[in-house]
Amino acid sequence: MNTIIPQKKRPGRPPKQIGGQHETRTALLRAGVEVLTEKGFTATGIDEILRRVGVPKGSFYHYFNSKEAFGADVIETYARYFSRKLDCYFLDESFPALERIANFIADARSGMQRHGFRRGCVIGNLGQEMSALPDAYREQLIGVFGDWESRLARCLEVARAEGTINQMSDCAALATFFWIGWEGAVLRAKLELNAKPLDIFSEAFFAGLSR
Amino acid sequence: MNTIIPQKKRPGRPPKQIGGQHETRTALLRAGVEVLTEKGFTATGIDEILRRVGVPKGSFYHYFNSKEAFGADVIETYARYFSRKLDCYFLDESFPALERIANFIADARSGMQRHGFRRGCVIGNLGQEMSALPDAYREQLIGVFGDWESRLARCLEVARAEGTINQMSDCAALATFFWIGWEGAVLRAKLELNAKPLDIFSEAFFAGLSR
DNA sequence: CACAATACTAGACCGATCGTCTAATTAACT
DNA sequence: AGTTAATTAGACGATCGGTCTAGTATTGTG
Repeated sequence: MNTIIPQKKRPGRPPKQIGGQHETRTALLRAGVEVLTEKGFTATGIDEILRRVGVPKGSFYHYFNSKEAFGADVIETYARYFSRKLDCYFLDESFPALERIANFIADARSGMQRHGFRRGCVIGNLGQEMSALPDAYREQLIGVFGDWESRLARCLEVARAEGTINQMSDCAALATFFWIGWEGAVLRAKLELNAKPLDIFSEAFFAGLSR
Repeated sequence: MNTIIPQKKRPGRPPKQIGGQHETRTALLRAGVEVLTEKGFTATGIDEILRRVGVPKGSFYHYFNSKEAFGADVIETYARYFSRKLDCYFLDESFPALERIANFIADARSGMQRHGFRRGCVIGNLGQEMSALPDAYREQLIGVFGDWESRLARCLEVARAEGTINQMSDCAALATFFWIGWEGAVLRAKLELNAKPLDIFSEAFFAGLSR
């Protein structure tokens, strides 16, 4: 698909660059996000990521102390990427709040479709694997969900203010519910290789809002 | 916890027993269900299961052709166990249909609690890992979800007949929605090590039914 | 009651993977 | 010019997962 820069790197200290430093490190993290999105942490070997980026092991352990440290960085990278995406949708004032959410869902849906439903969500994947993962990841993952939750909750509060959802709604609880169900839907879509689970869940979610 | 019979087995053909044949095989499958419920397929090594049961590797490959074949059997074992459990609740005529569902949820909830929220659902775990798993599992897992879905749908139809849910409800769709969200809730409960995700989801699900 | 067939255990073996470590290479700094 | 910093190169050992061959005890048969 995209990816893969099998370009051999010369050894030795690289010339000082003004802008893009740490290209290799960035490339490793990017590849890490892609692979962990697809296969999770345990099933992924360092070598696979290395091969993808065209980098030998020496470089990897120059930039990261261990696979565990690498994983933590991948989580952070993904979380940053994702919360930017959420803001991009949830704060877009050119749409009413509920449509912003629908737009996010549509984007995520088409993203999964574009990758043949092989890629899911790094956070969901690692959450599922948690019992076989470094325990330090737990708080990190919980934190990411918390972040997503509060961003969505704020958007739902806007919807409540706009009067498009029930005035009595507990936006925080609704947001929690959304991400719980969404992860389930992503998992199921990956399993069945189609978008129906996403559609069924989001339809039910929106139906619940107007109640 | 429970488990572990480190009792050394003597080699050679065992004396003919009348009742419990294939004890070892059964023990391996039982251990497999336990471990896969907790850690999934990829993160689990054969050795771990072997150690748990107190059986050497040779025995394993006597009973199963490969880890893949073993996994398929574990899925089947778990599916059988689970659909019996579902029937036990969903067909219990001493309760109205909606309460039967609530009873199932309560049981699953307390089961997770009893195991410190370390154990989730074999089918959900393997579904998440699917991209790193033998492709043959896909249809098997989809089939299991289909089975659960139809059992729940039937129960919801009883509820509709009883008038406790909206007459216009699409019971099949509701059942699909339930299992999507339920798996998400289990995953989240495992991550956060508490029952809140289960409660939030089930509350929202029941709220949606009366709409 | 010999002796083959059967049922199962024992653990050696190979390959893969993880993480480390030394050497090599090149640019920057002084 | 010489030293230090940054990075690549990839061999290496330890560990572990999965497979397979050999061995041992019991059953069944003529």
